[in-house]
Amino acid sequence: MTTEEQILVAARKVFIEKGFEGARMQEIANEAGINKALLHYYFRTKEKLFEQIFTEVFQKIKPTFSNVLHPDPDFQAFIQLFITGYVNLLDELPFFPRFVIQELNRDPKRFVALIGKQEIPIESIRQMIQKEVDKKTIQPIAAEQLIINLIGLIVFPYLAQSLVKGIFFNKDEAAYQLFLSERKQQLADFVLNGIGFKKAL
Amino acid sequence: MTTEEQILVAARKVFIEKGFEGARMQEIANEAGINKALLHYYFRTKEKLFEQIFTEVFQKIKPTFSNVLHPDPDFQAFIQLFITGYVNLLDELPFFPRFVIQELNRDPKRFVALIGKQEIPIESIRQMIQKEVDKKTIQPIAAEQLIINLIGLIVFPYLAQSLVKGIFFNKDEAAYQLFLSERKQQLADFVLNGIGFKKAL
DNA sequence: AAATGATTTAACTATTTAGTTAAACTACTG
DNA sequence: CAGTAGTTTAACTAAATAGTTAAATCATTT
Repeated sequence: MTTEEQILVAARKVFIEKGFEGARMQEIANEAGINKALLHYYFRTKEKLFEQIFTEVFQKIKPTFSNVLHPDPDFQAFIQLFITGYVNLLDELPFFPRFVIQELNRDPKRFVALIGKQEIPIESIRQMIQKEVDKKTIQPIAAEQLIINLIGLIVFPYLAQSLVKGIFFNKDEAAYQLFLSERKQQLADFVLNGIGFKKAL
Repeated sequence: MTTEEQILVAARKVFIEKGFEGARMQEIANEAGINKALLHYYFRTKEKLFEQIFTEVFQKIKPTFSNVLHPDPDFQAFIQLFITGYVNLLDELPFFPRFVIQELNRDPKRFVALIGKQEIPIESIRQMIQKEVDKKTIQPIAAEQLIINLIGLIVFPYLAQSLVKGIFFNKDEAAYQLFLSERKQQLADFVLNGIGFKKAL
């Protein structure tokens, strides 16, 4: 691993744990096993380093997102793929939701401006839902509500990770992981039932 | 409103917006319409002031929480009351979820230790669920999964408030509020359907 | 009017932290 | 061997910020 990569890994870890404000350049340097001078030699400022982490993380999640939000003529498949796609991403980047909420909070305008560009194909999702409603395979629901339901259900255990782990599972990591994998299997059914999905005859 | 109250209101606002690290004593003083010297005259340190806000907020939500988590022989009523109770609380303290996640993130151990004392009556909730499963009025689900589903669904739109508002509703506050109130009406049905709830015959 | 507590002003200290600099050192490369 | 990029060391600057202090002012009460 090159020094630059070491720095990026370390920075990602620290920025995610502490947020931009709470992160210390010294701590990032320590975490990367180098000194502060070298850290500034590679990334001139904290801002620049953060910027890089930020765009890197979003580059990484972008394909999953557009993939997962892509309407599917098979509604059941859409829900299932949305959930598995998103959950698999979080297996790899479990810190992602926390990172988003933290940065969203710190500077909402900047964040929304940045993310707002990744358009959500809300209109085609609405049409997909409408088709199902017409076929009477689901009950009517606003596309926004459905998306928020999905994301909330998927993302919340990661946001509240330490709380869930601490309160429900007495800090037992294995038990928490089991909880997550059970969730992965149950969520699609929960959501499909939630909107009264019945396969067309 | 006394000066002390003005300070507390201001501090709450700033701490919630910026987190402990991001909050500035000067900003709190400005927000309260006083100067920094007087701020320190009332609350000696930033820590002490924060501590006060923190415990105040949790005193406020405590009764709702124990109320809402209290199992009910009528399962449907339990779900409905959980949701309405929690949502009504959030009407008043919409910042609460953000505050929790932020502080949880900053110092997980301290936070879990503090909150962990408010025991969740997980065993009696499990029994309540089991009774329904035996009656075949719902499908089996782990108590933890149900609680996380509920809280995730309720809380997420508040956590991602600016994102939801910005992306879905083009920053239109009224549209966002409408979205929230629609949610309030739909959530219980969504959850009850989600676990296949059917009234006993 | 005198006293007292609340508040302001403004200057100050101490500490933390981002960022800089220069000199020395290491390891590889031509 | 000389040069070069990467790295360390250590001391430094500049800025931000929590917290202090003393003197002056204002408002209320006795």
